[in-house]
Amino acid sequence: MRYWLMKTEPGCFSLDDLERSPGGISSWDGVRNFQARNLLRDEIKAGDGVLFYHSSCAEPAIVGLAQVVRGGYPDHTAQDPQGAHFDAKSSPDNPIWYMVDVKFRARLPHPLTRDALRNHPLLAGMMVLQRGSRLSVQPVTAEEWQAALDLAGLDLRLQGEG
DNA sequence: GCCAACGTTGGC
DNA sequence: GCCAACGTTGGC
Repeated sequence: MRYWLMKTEPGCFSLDDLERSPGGISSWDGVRNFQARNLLRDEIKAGDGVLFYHSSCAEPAIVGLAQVVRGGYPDHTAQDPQGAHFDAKSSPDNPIWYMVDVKFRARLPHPLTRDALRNHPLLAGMMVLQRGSRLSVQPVTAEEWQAALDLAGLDLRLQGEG
Protein backbone atom coordinates (compact mmCIF):
# COMPACT_ATOMS: atom_id res chain seq x y z
CA MET A 1 0.00 0.00 0.00
CA ARG A 2 1.34 3.38 -1.01
CA TYR A 3 0.41 6.99 -0.49
CA TRP A 4 -0.17 9.90 -2.83
CA LEU A 5 -1.05 13.54 -2.87
CA MET A 6 -3.52 14.63 -5.50
CA LYS A 7 -3.89 18.27 -6.44
CA THR A 8 -7.08 19.87 -7.61
CA GLU A 9 -8.44 23.34 -8.01
CA PRO A 10 -11.49 23.54 -5.78
CA GLY A 11 -13.27 25.62 -8.41
CA CYS A 12 -12.84 22.70 -10.76
CA PHE A 13 -13.27 19.65 -8.54
CA SER A 14 -13.30 20.06 -4.77
CA LEU A 15 -13.40 17.71 -1.80
CA ASP A 16 -17.09 18.59 -1.56
CA ASP A 17 -17.56 17.43 -5.14
CA LEU A 18 -15.91 14.12 -4.32
CA GLU A 19 -18.00 13.64 -1.20
CA ARG A 20 -21.16 14.36 -3.17
CA SER A 21 -20.27 11.97 -5.96
CA PRO A 22 -22.28 8.72 -6.08
CA GLY A 23 -20.93 6.53 -3.29
CA GLY A 24 -18.31 9.18 -2.65
CA ILE A 25 -16.45 7.80 -5.67
CA SER A 26 -15.22 9.71 -8.68
CA SER A 27 -12.82 9.02 -11.49
CA TRP A 28 -9.64 11.12 -11.43
CA ASP A 29 -9.51 11.96 -15.11
CA GLY A 30 -8.22 14.63 -17.42
CA VAL A 31 -4.60 14.38 -16.32
CA ARG A 32 -2.53 15.34 -19.37
CA ASN A 33 1.03 15.15 -18.13
CA PHE A 34 3.25 12.20 -18.92
CA GLN A 35 4.90 11.92 -15.54
CA ALA A 36 1.54 11.91 -13.78
CA ARG A 37 0.18 9.56 -16.43
CA ASN A 38 2.90 7.06 -15.68
CA LEU A 39 2.01 7.12 -11.99
CA LEU A 40 -1.69 6.70 -12.74
CA ARG A 41 -1.06 3.89 -15.18
CA ASP A 42 1.68 1.94 -13.42
CA GLU A 43 1.99 2.80 -9.76
CA ILE A 44 -1.29 3.83 -8.19
CA LYS A 45 -3.28 0.82 -7.00
CA ALA A 46 -6.61 0.16 -5.34
CA GLY A 47 -6.23 0.59 -1.59
CA ASP A 48 -3.64 3.36 -1.78
CA GLY A 49 -4.15 6.41 0.43
CA VAL A 50 -4.63 9.89 -0.99
CA LEU A 51 -4.03 13.30 0.54
CA PHE A 52 -6.55 15.58 -1.15
CA TYR A 53 -4.95 18.96 -1.83
CA HIS A 54 -6.60 22.19 -2.96
CA SER A 55 -4.41 24.41 -5.15
CA SER A 56 -4.80 27.73 -6.94
CA CYS A 57 -7.14 29.07 -4.30
CA ALA A 58 -7.17 31.49 -1.39
CA GLU A 59 -5.65 28.98 1.01
CA PRO A 60 -3.86 26.07 -0.64
CA ALA A 61 -4.00 23.13 1.76
CA ILE A 62 -4.51 19.43 2.30
CA VAL A 63 -8.20 19.34 3.06
CA GLY A 64 -9.13 15.69 3.16
CA LEU A 65 -8.34 12.04 2.71
CA ALA A 66 -9.38 9.71 -0.04
CA GLN A 67 -8.58 6.20 -1.12
CA VAL A 68 -7.94 4.69 -4.50
CA VAL A 69 -10.66 2.15 -5.28
CA ARG A 70 -9.62 1.34 -8.84
CA GLY A 71 -6.13 1.42 -10.29
CA GLY A 72 -5.11 2.83 -13.65
CA TYR A 73 -7.36 2.33 -16.65
CA PRO A 74 -7.69 4.23 -19.94
CA ASP A 75 -9.04 7.78 -19.63
CA HIS A 76 -11.98 7.77 -22.00
CA THR A 77 -12.40 11.55 -21.76
CA ALA A 78 -9.54 11.71 -24.27
CA GLN A 79 -11.94 10.16 -26.81
CA ASP A 80 -14.62 12.84 -26.46
CA PRO A 81 -14.13 15.49 -29.18
CA GLN A 82 -16.59 17.77 -27.35
CA GLY A 83 -14.81 17.46 -24.02
CA ALA A 84 -12.12 19.69 -22.58
CA HIS A 85 -9.64 16.81 -22.36
CA PHE A 86 -9.92 15.50 -25.90
CA ASP A 87 -6.72 14.21 -27.47
CA ALA A 88 -6.86 13.13 -31.10
CA LYS A 89 -3.68 11.10 -30.67
CA SER A 90 -5.34 8.80 -28.13
CA SER A 91 -7.53 5.90 -29.23
CA PRO A 92 -9.36 3.06 -27.45
CA ASP A 93 -6.89 0.58 -28.94
CA ASN A 94 -3.90 2.67 -28.02
CA PRO A 95 -4.82 4.92 -25.10
CA ILE A 96 -2.31 7.58 -24.14
CA TRP A 97 -3.95 8.79 -20.94
CA TYR A 98 -5.02 6.96 -17.81
CA MET A 99 -7.17 7.61 -14.79
CA VAL A 100 -7.99 6.03 -11.44
CA ASP A 101 -11.07 6.03 -9.22
CA VAL A 102 -10.89 7.56 -5.76
CA LYS A 103 -13.33 7.43 -2.84
CA PHE A 104 -13.96 10.08 -0.22
CA ARG A 105 -12.70 9.03 3.22
CA ALA A 106 -12.53 12.05 5.50
CA ARG A 107 -12.48 15.79 5.75
CA LEU A 108 -9.69 17.13 7.94
CA PRO A 109 -10.94 18.91 11.06
CA HIS A 110 -8.60 21.72 10.03
CA PRO A 111 -6.97 22.06 6.61
CA LEU A 112 -3.21 21.56 6.61
CA THR A 113 -2.01 24.80 5.07
CA ARG A 114 1.35 25.20 3.40
CA ASP A 115 2.59 27.05 6.46
CA ALA A 116 1.47 24.20 8.69
CA LEU A 117 3.27 21.70 6.47
CA ARG A 118 6.41 23.83 6.27
CA ASN A 119 6.52 24.13 10.04
CA HIS A 120 6.42 20.39 10.63
CA PRO A 121 9.82 18.68 10.61
CA LEU A 122 8.50 15.55 8.90
CA LEU A 123 6.41 17.39 6.33
CA ALA A 124 8.65 20.31 5.36
CA GLY A 125 10.27 18.19 2.64
CA MET A 126 7.06 17.29 0.87
CA MET A 127 7.15 17.60 -2.89
CA VAL A 128 4.10 19.85 -2.92
CA LEU A 129 6.05 22.52 -1.03
CA GLN A 130 8.93 22.61 -3.46
CA ARG A 131 9.27 25.54 -5.81
CA GLY A 132 7.87 24.90 -9.23
CA SER A 133 6.33 21.62 -8.14
CA ARG A 134 3.61 21.14 -10.73
CA LEU A 135 3.02 17.42 -10.70
CA SER A 136 -0.69 16.92 -10.05
CA VAL A 137 -0.18 13.45 -8.60
CA GLN A 138 2.73 13.13 -6.22
CA PRO A 139 4.18 10.30 -4.15
CA VAL A 140 3.96 10.67 -0.37
CA THR A 141 6.06 8.63 2.02
CA ALA A 142 4.52 6.51 4.77
CA GLU A 143 6.18 8.85 7.27
CA GLU A 144 4.62 11.89 5.64
CA TRP A 145 1.23 10.21 5.52
CA GLN A 146 1.34 9.35 9.21
CA ALA A 147 2.67 12.76 10.17
CA ALA A 148 -0.06 14.48 8.17
CA LEU A 149 -2.75 12.42 9.90
CA ASP A 150 -1.18 13.09 13.29
CA LEU A 151 -0.96 16.81 12.58
CA ALA A 152 -4.56 16.85 11.45
CA GLY A 153 -5.58 15.09 14.64
CA LEU A 154 -7.04 12.25 12.68
CA ASP A 155 -6.93 8.57 13.49
CA LEU A 156 -7.92 6.93 10.28
CA ARG A 157 -7.34 3.34 9.39
CA LEU A 158 -7.85 2.66 5.74
CA GLN A 159 -9.10 -0.66 4.51
CA GLY A 160 -6.22 -2.88 3.56
CA GLU A 161 -3.86 -1.22 5.96
CA GLY A 162 -2.39 -2.89 9.00
C1' DG B 1 -1.94 40.31 -11.83
C1' DC B 2 2.90 38.97 -11.53
C1' DC B 3 6.34 35.92 -12.45
C1' DA B 4 9.24 31.79 -11.68
C1' DA B 5 9.37 27.16 -12.93
C1' DC B 6 8.27 23.59 -15.66
C1' DG B 7 6.62 20.58 -19.73
C1' DT B 8 5.81 20.46 -24.54
C1' DT B 9 6.42 21.76 -29.25
C1' DG B 10 8.71 22.58 -33.38
C1' DG B 11 12.42 24.52 -36.30
C1' DC B 12 16.83 23.41 -37.50
C1' DG C 1 18.84 15.67 -30.72
C1' DC C 2 19.36 20.43 -29.37
C1' DC C 3 17.19 24.41 -27.68
C1' DA C 4 14.35 28.58 -28.04
C1' DA C 5 9.67 29.74 -27.83
C1' DC C 6 5.48 29.04 -25.99
C1' DG C 7 1.69 27.69 -22.88
C1' DT C 8 0.47 26.32 -18.28
C1' DT C 9 0.76 25.93 -13.39
C1' DG C 10 0.34 27.83 -9.08
C1' DG C 11 2.09 30.44 -5.04
C1' DC C 12 2.21 34.93 -3.71
